[in-house]
Amino acid sequence: MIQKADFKSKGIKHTPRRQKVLDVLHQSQYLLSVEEIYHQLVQDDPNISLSTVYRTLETFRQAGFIETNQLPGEQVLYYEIRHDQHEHHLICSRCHKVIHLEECPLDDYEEIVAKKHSFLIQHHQLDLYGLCQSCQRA
Amino acid sequence: MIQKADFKSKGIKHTPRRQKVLDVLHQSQYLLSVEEIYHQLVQDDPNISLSTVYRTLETFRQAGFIETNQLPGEQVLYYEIRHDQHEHHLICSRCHKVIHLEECPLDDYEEIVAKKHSFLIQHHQLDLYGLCQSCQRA
DNA sequence: TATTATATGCGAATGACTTGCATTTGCATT
DNA sequence: AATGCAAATGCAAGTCATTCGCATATAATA
Repeated sequence: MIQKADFKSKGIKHTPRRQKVLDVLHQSQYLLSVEEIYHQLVQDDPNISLSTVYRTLETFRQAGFIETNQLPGEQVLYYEIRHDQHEHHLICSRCHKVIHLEECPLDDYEEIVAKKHSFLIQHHQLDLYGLCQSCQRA
Repeated sequence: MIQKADFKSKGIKHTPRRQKVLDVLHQSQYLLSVEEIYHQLVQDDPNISLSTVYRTLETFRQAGFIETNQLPGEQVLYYEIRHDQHEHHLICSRCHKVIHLEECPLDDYEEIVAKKHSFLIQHHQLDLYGLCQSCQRA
C-alpha cells in the first residue's frame, strides 16, 4: 500500500487529487484506462482536469508506483498498481480483471533461446488472456 | 511466400503498390513500422500515399497475411509477415530484428493457471526482448 | 474494350496524449 | 500561523499516429 511517506521519499508533492488517483487504483482489481480513472474521479471532483490525470499517472509511473499495460488490439494504455519487479498477468479480455501470477515458467526457456540465437536477453513479456468466471457466464 | 493467387482467394485486388508493400515485408527480417515501410516505398514510387500504406496493411491484416506487434513503451505498431497461428518472438530492442520461436513452453503452465483461477484461456502473448549479436557490439 | 467495384491520393478529421501558460497550492522555512 | 517558492493544476491549444471523405484512377470481370 503506497503511503503519504512514499510521496515524500520520491520528492513528489502529496495532493488531494493525487491521493484520489491512487485510491482509485488501489481499490481496483481491474486494469483501468485513463478515461475510466477520470470518469471515477469526476464524480466527486467535477473540476479535475483530464490532463491532471495524465500527468499524475506519468508521475506515479516514474516513481515506480504504477505500471502500464497495452491490451492487444487496443491503442489506449491501462494502468495498475505495480506489484513486483517481474510479474505476469492473467487478464479477462472482456472486463479487464487482472490476476497477478507470481510463478514464471520461463527461466530455462530463456536461457536456451538466448544461447541458440546469441541474444543478450533483457526482459520478457508474458500475459495470458481469457474470460474470468463471471464473463464466461455473460 | 504470399502469391498473387492468395490475393484472389481473399477477394483482394492485386495492385503494384500492394505487391511492393508485401515485398518490403517479405524481404525484411525486422519488425517494421508504417513510417519505415513508407520510407522504403517512396524511394521507387514518390507518389505513393501514406494512407495507402495504412490501408494496405489493414487489408493484409484482415486477410491474415501479416500481423501487428506493439513494442513496450512505444505507441506505434510494427508489422511482419504472419508465420503461424501461434508464435513467439525474440526481438532486438535496438534494431527490431526478429527471431521466430517455434517452441512454446506454456502448455502446462496455462492449464494450471486456468484451473486455479477459473479462467477460460483464449490466448497468450510471449515475447522476449534483448540485444542481437550486432547490437551487443555497438 | 466497356463496366464496375475497388484502390488511391490528397487533405481534413480523429482520438489519445502532451504542453504552454497563467493561476493555485503544498510544504519548508521563517 | 504567515511567507515564499517550486511544483501542481485547469484550460486551451498542440502533437502525432492513424483514419476517413471524396474525387479520380485502375484492376478484374464480362
